[in-house]
Amino acid sequence: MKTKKKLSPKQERMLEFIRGFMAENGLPPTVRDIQYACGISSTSVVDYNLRLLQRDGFLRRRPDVARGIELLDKEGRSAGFLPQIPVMGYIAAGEPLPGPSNDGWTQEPIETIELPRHMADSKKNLYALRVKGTSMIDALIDDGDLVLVEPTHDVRNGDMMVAWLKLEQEATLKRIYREGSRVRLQPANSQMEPIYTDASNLETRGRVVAVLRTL
Amino acid sequence: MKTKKKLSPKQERMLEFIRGFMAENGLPPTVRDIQYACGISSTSVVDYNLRLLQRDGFLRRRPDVARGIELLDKEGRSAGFLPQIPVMGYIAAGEPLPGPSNDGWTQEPIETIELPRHMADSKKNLYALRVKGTSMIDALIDDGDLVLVEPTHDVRNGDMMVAWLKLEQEATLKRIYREGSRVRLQPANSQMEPIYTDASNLETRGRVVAVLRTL
DNA sequence: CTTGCCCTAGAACATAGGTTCAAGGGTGAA
DNA sequence: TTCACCCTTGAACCTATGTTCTAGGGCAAG
Repeated sequence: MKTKKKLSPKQERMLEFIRGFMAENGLPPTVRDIQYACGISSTSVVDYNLRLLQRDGFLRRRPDVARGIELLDKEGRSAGFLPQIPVMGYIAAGEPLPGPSNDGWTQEPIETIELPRHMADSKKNLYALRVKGTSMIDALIDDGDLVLVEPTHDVRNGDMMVAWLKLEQEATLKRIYREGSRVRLQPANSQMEPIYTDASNLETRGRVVAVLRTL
Repeated sequence: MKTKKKLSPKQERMLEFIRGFMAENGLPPTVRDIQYACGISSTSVVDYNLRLLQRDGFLRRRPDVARGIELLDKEGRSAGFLPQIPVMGYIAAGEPLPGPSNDGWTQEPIETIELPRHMADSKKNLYALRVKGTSMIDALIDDGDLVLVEPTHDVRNGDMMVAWLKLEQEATLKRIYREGSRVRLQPANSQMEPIYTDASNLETRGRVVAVLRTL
């Protein structure tokens, strides 16, 4: 996961400038932007080096499109704009979850966040919930945290999930372990006791894939 | 924090397309991209509506620059590319912290991540550390979590900080409370006991501003 | 009806910006 | 020296793309 190839100082500088330009201006630079910023004498030199950078996998260029530079990360994925993730509501044990009904969402997002690319997989239809109260603290999740949920019923043993307990009519975040006909809902903190319930009492609302906390 | 103004269906559609285009392609669309995608008959109609959208604060346009559309969020800030945050190393109690020496960093980042805008403040010179081991679990921080650190010595009571204990030669993440000449380092979990140490034994390495966990 | 306003049409215009070309300098291998 | 290869120059070229113009339709108020 180190540098793929040694770059010339000029190429280093160009990459650095492109990154900065995009972060600052919200769009890729033109060939001439790069030229002036890096003190290069001719657009053809910029073109030449962009060609090399593309050959070595640092970026991709769309032919004939203005500002058609796309930076690639070490894995070769695009490092551009990020998907917008809707925060669909709150989750808190003991309260009804203003969340996914059986057939889908009934509410509008209360806010929208961007997501780090290493967390997001734009294929999956992720959404987020904001945790209300400290009742999930045994799962290392605090009041105000944002949990990222992948809406799926395919939850494996040990996954952190959004569990809906039908009888209790409450939602909670726990790790799940199936044990025959019953289910063990295990807090992340080993000092806390697990909850046992019948499998039929459990409805899987999704799998937690990430937690974001702003202090 | 609701919609600023009612938009025509066409304008809704345009905004939606622009968002999607940027997320998918990593750069803003051209006027004609919008035209074709939204089934609009003329570029001048697109221009007309872009003008209105700009007037109402949904976006900004750079005159005469190709793809010079910049989307704005509800607070009027740019919603473009995100700053790259370096992950400078690991933090784990009991091991030396491969982190900030007194005069700066000695190491290269081990990786780089993007950050959700609501967490990032590009003015601050944030960096990240990856937590090794479960020894911070009492602070709601798990093995593998990423902590975002603002390098500052200005830490207020109650802040979560990167604390360097000189005598013990170890780094830890705790909430800090100054109590006269000594300092109380309080785990986030109230069931755990705090650590007390002399103020002179403590070196402030920075303030934790966020925690990211991928499951 | 007439006026005014908002919006749509289609085309033309102007230039920002990607691409290409012919030529030349530097340097190391043969 | 000569060849080969890498990089630089400066200019020209072409088209992708923002902008502008003229005209007109729909519709509500007066």
